[in-house]
Amino acid sequence: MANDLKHTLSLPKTDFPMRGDLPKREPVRLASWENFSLYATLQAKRTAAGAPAFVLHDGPPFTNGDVHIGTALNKSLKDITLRYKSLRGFRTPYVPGWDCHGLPIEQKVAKELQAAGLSLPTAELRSRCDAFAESWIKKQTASFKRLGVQADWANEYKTKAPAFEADILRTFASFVEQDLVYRSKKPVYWSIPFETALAEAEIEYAEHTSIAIWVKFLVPVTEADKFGLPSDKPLSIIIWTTTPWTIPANLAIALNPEIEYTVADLGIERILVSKALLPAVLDAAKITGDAASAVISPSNLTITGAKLEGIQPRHPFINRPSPVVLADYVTTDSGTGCVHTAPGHGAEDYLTGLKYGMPIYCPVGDDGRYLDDGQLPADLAGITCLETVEELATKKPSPANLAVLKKLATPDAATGHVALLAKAKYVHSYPHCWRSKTPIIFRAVDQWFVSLDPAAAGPATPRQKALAAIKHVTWFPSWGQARITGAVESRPDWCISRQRSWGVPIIAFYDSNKKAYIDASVIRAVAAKIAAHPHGTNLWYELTAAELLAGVALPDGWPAAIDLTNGRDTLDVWLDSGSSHAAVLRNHQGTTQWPADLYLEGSDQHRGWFQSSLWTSVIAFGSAPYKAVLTHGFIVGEDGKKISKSGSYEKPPTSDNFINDYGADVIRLWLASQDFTQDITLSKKILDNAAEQYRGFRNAFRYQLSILHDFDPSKDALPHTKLDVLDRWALHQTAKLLAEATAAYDAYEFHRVISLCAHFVSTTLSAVYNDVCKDRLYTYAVNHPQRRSTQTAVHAIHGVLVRILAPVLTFTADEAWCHAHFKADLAPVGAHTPSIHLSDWPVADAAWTDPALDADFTELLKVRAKVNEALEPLRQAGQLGKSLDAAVTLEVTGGDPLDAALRRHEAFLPELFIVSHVVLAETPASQALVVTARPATELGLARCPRCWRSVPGLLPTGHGEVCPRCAEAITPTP
RNA sequence: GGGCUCAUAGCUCAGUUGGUUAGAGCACGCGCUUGAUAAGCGCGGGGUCGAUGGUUCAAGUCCGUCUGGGCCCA
Repeated sequence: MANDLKHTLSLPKTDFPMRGDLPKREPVRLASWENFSLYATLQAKRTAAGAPAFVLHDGPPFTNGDVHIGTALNKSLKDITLRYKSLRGFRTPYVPGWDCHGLPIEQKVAKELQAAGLSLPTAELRSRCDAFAESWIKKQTASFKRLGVQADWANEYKTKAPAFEADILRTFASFVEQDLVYRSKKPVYWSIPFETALAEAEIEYAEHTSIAIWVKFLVPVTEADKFGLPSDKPLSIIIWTTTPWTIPANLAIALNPEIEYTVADLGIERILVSKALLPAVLDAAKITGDAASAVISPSNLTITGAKLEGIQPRHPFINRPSPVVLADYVTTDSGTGCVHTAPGHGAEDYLTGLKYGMPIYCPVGDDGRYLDDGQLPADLAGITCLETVEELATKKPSPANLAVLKKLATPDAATGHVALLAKAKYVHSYPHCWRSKTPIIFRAVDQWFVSLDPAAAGPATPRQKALAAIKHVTWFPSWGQARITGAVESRPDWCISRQRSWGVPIIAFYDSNKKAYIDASVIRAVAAKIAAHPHGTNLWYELTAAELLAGVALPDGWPAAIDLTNGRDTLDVWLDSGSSHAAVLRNHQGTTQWPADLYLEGSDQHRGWFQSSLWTSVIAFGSAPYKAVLTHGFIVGEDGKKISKSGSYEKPPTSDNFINDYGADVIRLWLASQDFTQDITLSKKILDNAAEQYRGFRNAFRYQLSILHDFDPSKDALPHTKLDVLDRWALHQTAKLLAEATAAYDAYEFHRVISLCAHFVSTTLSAVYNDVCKDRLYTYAVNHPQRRSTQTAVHAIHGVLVRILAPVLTFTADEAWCHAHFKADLAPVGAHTPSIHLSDWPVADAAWTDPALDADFTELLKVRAKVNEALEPLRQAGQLGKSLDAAVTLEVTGGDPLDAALRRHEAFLPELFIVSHVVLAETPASQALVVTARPATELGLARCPRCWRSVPGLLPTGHGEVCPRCAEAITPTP
């Protein structure tokens, strides 16, 4: 009987599965999209409509490994942005890019070759790097596609493509043209056995036994007098170093301006060191006991470093001064507080050297031997700084160290003065070459620089232009502007040369005297040859200068091509990716255009790609290559700390691993629901939470689809004026959601979109609207106007909600779309709009917005909450199950807005509260609303077995006794 | 050490120009339902708003200091 009645109801029905089973089913949808060329179809549709373009220019990921979850974050945000813009009606060409050159790849390949015992010519090493990069491009492409990234994969850009390489060179040529490129020395890590520069990554730190020395730099009497220092005995400033071989290159002594220095009397001479370090220095010099306490007097002089700037002590064995300079990095942690400074042999020394206009002096050749440069003592020339593996094993110092020690320890022929105050063994961690295992040396070599503040610049220097351009860009979040401004203001001239093989060669030629020749028109001519040849820049390594320059007009003053050789330096890879706007956007690759509407990368790119792109664009084209820049934070672990590469996770944190566990839509939902301007926390709990939220959205779609199973909008929809009050309220809420979600999307606040939708689904729909509507949807006759009213609203609400979420839940929204439009999991062949991603952003009918109605509902829902509260004790006491079994009395006072709202909607109240009976009783006293509830049976009402409402009387029908409303519903209409 | 930045319930987020007992969703606990059922509904517990000083009649909100994190430099 009951079962019989159940068949007379219109219960929800759908094939849309409750569980997503995403890891399995998403790939099927992906294949379907590829089958009907979703990307191309979408672009064609927008182009045909004359849509304005929104160009997001892709920052190229590095092609040396699996897609990390952080990269997935970046690509997801790009995809969400583009899918939103596309739904909004923009044409959204998206050309994905790949950053192919660079040290990590070269190093990986070199290690493989070394393991295999191979040593290949540069051109062949480069071919292997090319193949290596290509293999990762294939793998990463598959991962990105699986993530749901929609892109013009056929038109992707690769920085290693010949045409792209040529554009990098043209960017470089524009620097040369504007006379910004100059040559200067800069210290690099240098491997003596391999005669090559090393990168940080090619350094291995190992324990090393060095010789620490304390060296006297004599202060001439005139200098001592000038600075108010005692001059009646010889006075020396004492430096400390663990690399004696760099003493010949000493050009200065650095003091901290704020540290206090003192002069100590050693009897026949005096020394000047940091006050704090004096005991340690005396200890090293083995001045102990009475002698040590005596030395402090008589001078006991204290002076800050700042006051000693400019004093000119003498180099211990070369006839030149070694002036005192100031530097903040000088500390009293070790040494003497007076730092031996050789600008050609240290990074900090180099910067100090630049600041004080010193030469970047490096009297050591490629082979690690002292040069005979006319400045060094002649007997040092030819001595090597190298410590061989054998010498390391026996802890024997290098020949250069021994030679310098000997010089320092030898008394001056005339005065008998000995420069060496003390020496000691010093064991510490020191960088070694990863291949030869020998200690590296820091050594200045010739580099190419781009001047950012050329004196001869016309109206504005590159730096001024860059700073001006920054102001015309919109930065999300806004502090991005301060950050890049700071980075641009403070960066030194751009060193663009690298002593590497896997990169774009610097088109410079050298004569037999190593004189460099560089020229913009020559670079452009060579670039043209490179662009036209399938080997690209490999030509540089395959052909001689004469072959490369055949047919190229050489500038005046150049030697004949036959007398030139190709340079071996490559360009900084930041120039590669920094030229992408020129290579891709300016060439309209994939129908893009310059400048980009948006760059979207991690916040580290303020000093990386955003900046390199800005410099190249400002120099070559006069303005920024982007109209707006959006940055996101980084993924951190559960403890809020940086996620380590090896990590404590069971699996490596790759995009694929997470997608295989959760599905792309869950991962996308997780990423979208976080405020990405900050760090994004990754933990199993958070992902599980996202999966739970996903189920919420999925179920909302499913329920909507299930109650629309017998609804054909073209036939069954009602005009807005005929809609039920509850449905109109739901549409008002939907209009509000749409407006707020749109604003959030426009501000790139995706987490707000998700939060709004989650609240809408759980609170507006599930807890109120859907619950209330069940009665009419299930029990009314199929064509009952009120049922059709609700279906009309649900249909509209679904259309809005599913499209708001489509940019994030790419797969699931499309799945819902197919079920809504084709009652199938996938679109049939030839369908008009086979994917939600080909549809348009929803529009709320102006009539949906009804503030007066909303105000009423705000009151009614407050009462509803009170009714639920009143029902709860009955339920806990076992007197009540479902709320429909209850009758409710509301005692209200006349006159207030709440009362008015209740009276206006009196007939609707039982339905809204999902109870069987509501009595509005007026109380004279002015007091808060009182709600009392009791079982409907106490009022003598009878429960209808079909709709479960309790009513005054039941009617007999062919299905037994039911309430009058149900009787009507199940009676066939004549 | 410097630049930029962050810190609100177990988790993700709201908290408008400082103004009543700091909110939501999820998770959790207790019930209900079995006509959305690996679903749905109701009720409930849970925060000294990182710490600490200050400005103010009033501070999660403004200012200083500290602690802990992130990115980039050194």
